[in-house]
Amino acid sequence: MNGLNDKQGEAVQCTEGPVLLLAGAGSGKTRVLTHRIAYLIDQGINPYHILAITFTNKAAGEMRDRVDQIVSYGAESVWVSTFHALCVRILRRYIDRLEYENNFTIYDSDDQKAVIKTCLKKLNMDPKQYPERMMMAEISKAKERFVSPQEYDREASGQFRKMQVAKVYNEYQQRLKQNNALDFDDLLYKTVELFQFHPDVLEQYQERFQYIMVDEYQDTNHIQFLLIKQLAAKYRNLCVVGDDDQSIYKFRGANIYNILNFEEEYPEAKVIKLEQNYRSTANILKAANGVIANNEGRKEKALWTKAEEGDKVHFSLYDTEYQEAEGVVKEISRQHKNENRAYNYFAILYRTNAQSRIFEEKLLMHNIPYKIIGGQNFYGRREVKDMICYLKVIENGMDDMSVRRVVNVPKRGIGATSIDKMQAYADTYEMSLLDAMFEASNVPGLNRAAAKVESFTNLILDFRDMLKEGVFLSELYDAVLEKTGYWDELLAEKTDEAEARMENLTELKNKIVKYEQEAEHPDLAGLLEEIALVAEVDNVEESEEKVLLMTLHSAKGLEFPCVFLGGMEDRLFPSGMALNSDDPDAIEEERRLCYVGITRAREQLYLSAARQRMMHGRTDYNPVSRFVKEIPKDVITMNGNGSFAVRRQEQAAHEARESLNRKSASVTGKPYSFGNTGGKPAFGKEFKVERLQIDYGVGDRVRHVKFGEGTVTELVSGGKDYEVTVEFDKVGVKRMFASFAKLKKL
DNA sequence: CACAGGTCTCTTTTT
DNA sequence: GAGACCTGTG
Repeated sequence: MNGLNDKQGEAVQCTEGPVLLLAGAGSGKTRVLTHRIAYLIDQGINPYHILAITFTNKAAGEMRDRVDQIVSYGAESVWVSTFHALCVRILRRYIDRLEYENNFTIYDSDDQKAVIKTCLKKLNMDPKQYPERMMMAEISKAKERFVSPQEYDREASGQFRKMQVAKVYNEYQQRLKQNNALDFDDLLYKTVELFQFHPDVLEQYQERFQYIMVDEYQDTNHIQFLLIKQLAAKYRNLCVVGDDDQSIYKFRGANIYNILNFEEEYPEAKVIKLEQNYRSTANILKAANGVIANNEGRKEKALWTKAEEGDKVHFSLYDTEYQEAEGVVKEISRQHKNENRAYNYFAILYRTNAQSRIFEEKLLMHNIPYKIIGGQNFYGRREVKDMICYLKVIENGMDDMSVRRVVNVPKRGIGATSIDKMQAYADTYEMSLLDAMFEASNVPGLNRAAAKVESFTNLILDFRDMLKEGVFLSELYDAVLEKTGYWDELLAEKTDEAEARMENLTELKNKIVKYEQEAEHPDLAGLLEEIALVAEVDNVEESEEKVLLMTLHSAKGLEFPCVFLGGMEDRLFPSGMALNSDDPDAIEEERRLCYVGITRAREQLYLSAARQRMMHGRTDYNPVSRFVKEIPKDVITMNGNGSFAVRRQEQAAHEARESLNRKSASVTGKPYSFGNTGGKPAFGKEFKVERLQIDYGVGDRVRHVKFGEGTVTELVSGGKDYEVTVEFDKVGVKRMFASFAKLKKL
């Protein structure tokens, strides 16, 4: 049916009862899942009863689009989402049953760390002895096992260190609750808890989700397993899709036994294997199979393809990481010029985010457009975080953590001493820090600071009023930037760094506007949610002609015609941690990661390594990765001294010159400036400013990607952009910015 | 109270 | 190489 192979067809039609779909890399599992959804609807199942859980928002979006394409009616009521987004949606509705407020805030790992820090302080524990990182990891692991602070304490009995962790875990959880905040793990934990203690709520969702599909099942952890188990318990129509060879999130608690033992949990399960690869050339697949064959304890499967051999896999060993990056960028440039490859034909993958910098530097020098995914998270940047915390405070006044962060940013003369006094007051009267600030004049010992505090609280009140009056979120954001003086302060600085920060703030505004355009019911909570849950990889537009750079982990689920895999050295990949570990599975997980990397490539695969590399401020000399040696000799070409292509001398001369340039460039510090390339580092900024041109006017018929067709009713020029009002046939009147709406004239 | 400059440590992957 | 923390100065 529909061009599916036998196995795929079987998987599609096997709709009742539990199904385990073992789908090798590139075997068309997304295709199967979407067709399965279509088939279910075709069989008369109400789309409202279908739930599909994916690993990333991007995967969710893609599935949504594909389902929309093949299903004529009702596709939109299929619930396609990530685990976390699903939980947020459930909790927004019912978390009051667990005595949280429904407008809870989601804490990211920075916030978590700050909370842990205060906990340690309160408990008089030495952060040197109990590092925050370790505490976070322990607490996270406990939550992944669905172990409460009390249970953890019981488990710990007698073990001093664990008992200390238990204390912190307990304190941490109380603080989160006080702040009306949930961390990432809580989203799952609290949902499972909700279902456990409120069977009526669970039943409602069991009735709703009569058909459940879970993608990337090999990367689910125990609590996700529990959640699925709860939801599927009544109808048992559960289809999980995964590949044990692609399990790469053990560090995050992923439990490979979820997939290996699926048949024990669901004895009536039907198991279907998809082993035909439709993605890669035969040589690439051979390389991948050769590597993964070195792992023990995997479900036996043999990925095969009808595709032709294709090019051999290239491997090049360079002297330094700079030469490596230069070699990679040169090859991209050569193919772009000589073979007419668009830049989005290529992806550069690596084990650690730190490796991206040198590639970025070289791409800038060659004026090649690129986009880096992840790394120093955009939302983790100081200025961006500051603005988001303002928004969080506006939304949830119980969020002390965010209040503390912004109360003196920009400087208002409210220092640590004043905050401590107000905190003490808040503790005494059992109120939030912000509420204490509203009563600043009553707080003993504040004196002159009280007036300053009042000016801060007045700002927050003003912002809340604006929100009540129904302003656009982007307008609120502008107001925050302006009224807090944040923007003016940066403006006055007139440094490159301040300018870079302002650009990031503008970028944040763009994201807010975009959210407002695309969300069905945009509101502040929804915006903050999206910021917390949507990873950068989710926003990758295939159509953008840019070289993509990302970690191997981020690349999971994606594919590219040509993949460069850098840093193929022992201690980097596999990581030093894995090599030192006494757990033999650590290396196997790295190997699976390598397998994932190789299988991202459709046509060409370039591996590279450097003899010498600066790591953590030190020059390391590491041997070529063992994984390279595991690739069958007949599918790989080895090149001992740099340069994938031919012109070696020419390149060496060039590199000598550039190494000089680099020295002068690197001392200038963060905001690189390489002449007039027009490129900017980080976050994949646009390389050209697009002139906004619109070819429609009032009265014209237009089409929007999401809202469908409609008529333009108003067009207001606002600076560089236009504000367009469109009356859509299906979704009614929407106001939007022309630059984001991308309306097509009909 | 704010800021600059020094010293220290820990290096992986992320929803 | 980056971030956290401390200390001295204005």
